[in-house]
Amino acid sequence: MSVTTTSQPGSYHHGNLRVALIDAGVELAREGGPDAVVLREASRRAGVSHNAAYRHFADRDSLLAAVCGRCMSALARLMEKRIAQAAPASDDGLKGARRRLRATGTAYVEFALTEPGWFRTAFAVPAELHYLAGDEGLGESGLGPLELLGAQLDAVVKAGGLPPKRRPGAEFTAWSAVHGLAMLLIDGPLRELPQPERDAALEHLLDTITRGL
Amino acid sequence: MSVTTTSQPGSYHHGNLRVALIDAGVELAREGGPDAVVLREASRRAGVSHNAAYRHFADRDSLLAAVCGRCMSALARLMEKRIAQAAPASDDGLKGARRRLRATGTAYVEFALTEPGWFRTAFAVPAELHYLAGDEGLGESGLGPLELLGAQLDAVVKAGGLPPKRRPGAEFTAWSAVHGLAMLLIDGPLRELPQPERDAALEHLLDTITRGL
DNA sequence: GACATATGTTGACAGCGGCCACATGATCTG
DNA sequence: CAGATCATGTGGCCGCTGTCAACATATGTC
Repeated sequence: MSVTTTSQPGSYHHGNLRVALIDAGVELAREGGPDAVVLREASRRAGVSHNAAYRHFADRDSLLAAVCGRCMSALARLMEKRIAQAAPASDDGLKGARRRLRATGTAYVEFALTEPGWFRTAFAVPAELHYLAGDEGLGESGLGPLELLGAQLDAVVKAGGLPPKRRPGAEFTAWSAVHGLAMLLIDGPLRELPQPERDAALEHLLDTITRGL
Repeated sequence: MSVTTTSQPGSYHHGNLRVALIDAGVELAREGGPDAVVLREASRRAGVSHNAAYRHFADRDSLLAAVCGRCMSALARLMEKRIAQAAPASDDGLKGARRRLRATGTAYVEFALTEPGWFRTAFAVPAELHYLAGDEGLGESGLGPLELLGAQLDAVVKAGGLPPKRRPGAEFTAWSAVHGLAMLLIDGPLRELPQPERDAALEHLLDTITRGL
C-alpha cells in the first residue's frame, strides 16, 4: 500500500503516477468509502498537480474503477487467507470442505466490518465501467470472491455434502445472504446492533443457508 | 408526489417549502439515487432560492434523511400491498402465512428492481442521523419493512410452519438474503444478469431460506 | 541537434455545500 | 390600527470538486 516512486523527488516527471494515484485512492477509500475517492486529493497525496491525473485516467470514475478493483482484490485475498486457515489443504473430506465454505462467509463479513470503506468501494464500480480490466478484483489464486465461493461449494458437493442437483445457483444465494448482512451491518439499519448480536446474526445466517442449500 | 403550495404563486413566502423540498428530493432520488439528492437542485425545483432550504433543514444530510424516510415508507407500502395480495386476510392457515412471507421477500426485491433510486436512497441514511424521526420509514400499517417481515414470520410460527425455537433472529437472516440479492442485482456484480436468471436466483434464494429457517 | 510524444502545470469555469448580511412578509402586542 | 418581532426567502461569497484548454518540460527518435 506504499507509494512507490521511481523518479527522483523534485523531478518534473513522477515516474509512477498511475499506481501512486491508485494507492492514494485506495487510502481515501479506506478512510471514507467510494465518495472519498476524489481526483484532487489523490493528486495532492501523490505530490502532483490536480490535473496530472488526466494523463492516466479519463475521469474520476476511471480512477474509482481502478480503486474498486484493488478493494475487491483485498476482499478476495482475505477470503483466500481465511479459507486456507479453516482447514489444511490436505483435508478434502466433507468436514474440511464445510469448514472452508463457512470460513468463506465469515471472511466476507469480517472484511466488511474491519474495512467498511474498502468493502463499500469494492461494490461501487461506476455503472459504465463495470468490466474490470483483466485481473482486477482477483486474489492471489486468480479467483475473485464469487469464484472462491463457488469453489468451496463445488468442494462440498464433491465431498458429498450437497446433492449436485442443488448446486446450480447456490453461490448466488449464499453470496446474497452474506452480502446483505454485511451491508445492513455497516451502513444499514443494523449498524447499531451490539457485537454479540452481530455474531449471533452471522451464525444464524450461515446455519440457515447451510441447512437450506 | 405532487408539489403542494398553499401560498399564491409569485408570493415571497412559499408556504409549504419543507414538504416541497422533500418532494423534489424524492424525485431526485428516484432519478439518481442518494447522491442526486442535492440542495440546490431541490431548491430550484421548488422554485426557491438555493438558500431557502436552510430555514427547514440544517444541512444537505438533513434533507437527505427526510428523503430516505420517504423512500423507506414507499418500500414498506409496496410490501404491505403485495402481502395483502398474496392471500386474503381471512386465510390464517399455514399456506396463507407462507404465501405472505414469500410475498414479503418478492416485494422487497421487486421494489429494488423497479425503483432502484428509491431503494438505494432508503438505505443511504446519513450516519449521524440514523434515528429517523417518529413515523419516518413506515407503511400505512405503521410498521416498517423489518417489522412487516417479522410479522409474517410470526404468522408462520403461529400457523405451525416454523418451530418457535427457530424464530429468534430469523428476520435478520431473511432480510439479509433479500437485501443482498437486491443490492447485487441493481448495483453489484449481478447487474448484467439476464431477467430469467434473476428470477431463478430469487426463487432459489427464497426456497433455500424457507428450507433453512 | 531537431522534432515528436508523453507527461505534468497553470488557469479557468461551472456546480455543489455552507456561511453571512440583508430583505420581506406574517404575526403578535400594545 | 401601528409598531415591534420573528419566521422565511434572497443575494453574495468562499472553498471544494470535476473538467477543459493552453502551456511547459522531459524523454526518445531520427
